[in-house]
Amino acid sequence: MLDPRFILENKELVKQAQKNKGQDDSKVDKVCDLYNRRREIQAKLDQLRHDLKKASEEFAKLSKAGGNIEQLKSQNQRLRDEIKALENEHNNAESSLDGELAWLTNIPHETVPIGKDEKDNAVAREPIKAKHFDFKPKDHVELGSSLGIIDWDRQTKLAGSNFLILKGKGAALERALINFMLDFHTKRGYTEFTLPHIVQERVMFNSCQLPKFREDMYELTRSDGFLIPTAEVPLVSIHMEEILEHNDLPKKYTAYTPCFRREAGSYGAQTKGMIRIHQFDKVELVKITTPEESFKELELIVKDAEAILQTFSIPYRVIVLCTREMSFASAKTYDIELWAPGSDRWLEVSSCSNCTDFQARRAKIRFRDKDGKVKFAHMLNGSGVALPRLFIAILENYQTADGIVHIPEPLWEYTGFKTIEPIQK
RNA sequence: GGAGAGGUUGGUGAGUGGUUUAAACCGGCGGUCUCGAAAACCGUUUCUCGACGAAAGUCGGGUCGGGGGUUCGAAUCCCCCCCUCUCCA
Repeated sequence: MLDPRFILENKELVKQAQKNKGQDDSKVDKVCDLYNRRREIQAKLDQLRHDLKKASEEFAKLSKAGGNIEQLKSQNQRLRDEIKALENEHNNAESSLDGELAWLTNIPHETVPIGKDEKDNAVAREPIKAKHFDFKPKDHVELGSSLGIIDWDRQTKLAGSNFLILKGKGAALERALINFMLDFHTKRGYTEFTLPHIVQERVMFNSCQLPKFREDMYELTRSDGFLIPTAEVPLVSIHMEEILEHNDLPKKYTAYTPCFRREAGSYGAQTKGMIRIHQFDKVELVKITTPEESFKELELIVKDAEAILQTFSIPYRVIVLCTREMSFASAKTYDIELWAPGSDRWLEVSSCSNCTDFQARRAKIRFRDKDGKVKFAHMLNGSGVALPRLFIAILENYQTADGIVHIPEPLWEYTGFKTIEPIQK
């Protein structure tokens, strides 16, 4: 959520930001009108309430002194009715204002390239280059079958299309990766959480999945709530409605959760495989920090996610997303893409965003600065990292010509095995 | 699911319709004293919206779990909802 006062004072800048992020900029004028209207009503309302307050005190004195209270009473009744009518108007103006504000996207940082699609993204760096294979590397679909670790045939029986069943060493590898990453991040100063996988509507709103992306969420029908599309959602709202102390910042949180996404409208894009599925595992990183530190912390959170790929020597690159590719709440986003040689494509495994005060304003997460002033905190999130694609990268990058996949050494103590061999036919 | 008790400011906790301000204590912050500290004493300390102001600030409104209602006037009375605790199934 943007600050309406800021919008009023920077109308053109906010409009340009909406356009750059591919949003409707006509809402900016609406917000300004509603905000002005609300303030106007409030000025009147404050005055009337003040009058009634004074008159009621007068009433108490007069009544005690045994004076004639009838005239004052009816005068106060009129005042009260007027106040109630005005309160109604005020509430209407305010909820319209909030309604419109919820559809305005965050303002991109000045270092973000302005652009329409992924062609306008910028490659920031490519620290680990793809290695050369002496044979034609298989993709993960083929490897999953030949190694007997992914059950492509039975998955639709349980939940329909685009779900995943891992088995044997595949399931164990998934579990090992989760544990490895959680240990990895907690050693680097993150605090681990386990979290509800169902959250209330307000929590979805805080991290900005709502109102815009309701269609992408699994919404419960027998109770209120949504399945989380990422651990970011509950992590962002942990400190909802709290005022933190500046010397407790930054807060660095990590959590593993499954992520549930309907992926509405993306059917057919990629049916076979585990690149886009409705439920996947992810280890997430969230930071709460100050406005002064947040862009520095963004660079650090990217480094934390990158460190995972470096540990496994997986080829990857870091991308700066252009304005329209960024998520709704983000002011600046880096994507990390790893190279999958068998699939012959880059795959996004992490998206690291500085959401500045955009989510904090919705969730009312604030902090007290050195001078005792209460300010909105800055929130960051990043995947550290998403599992199916890391799983793919390990299979495809660590395969040998004889069809064996070698487990990267740092994982050995987590998997308890060093290779996955093809099943006998 | 049922019965009861609760939810007040950073914490504890008083406050059953009206004295201009929601006590008091603890904690925090600032000060006096001190070489320094402790103790003591004095002051200060919810959050928020608006007006004016460059700012510090000044003035006004709201805020006692949330939302409605009654009343000239509500932390206090009534209704709905949420949450916590105890007991029962």
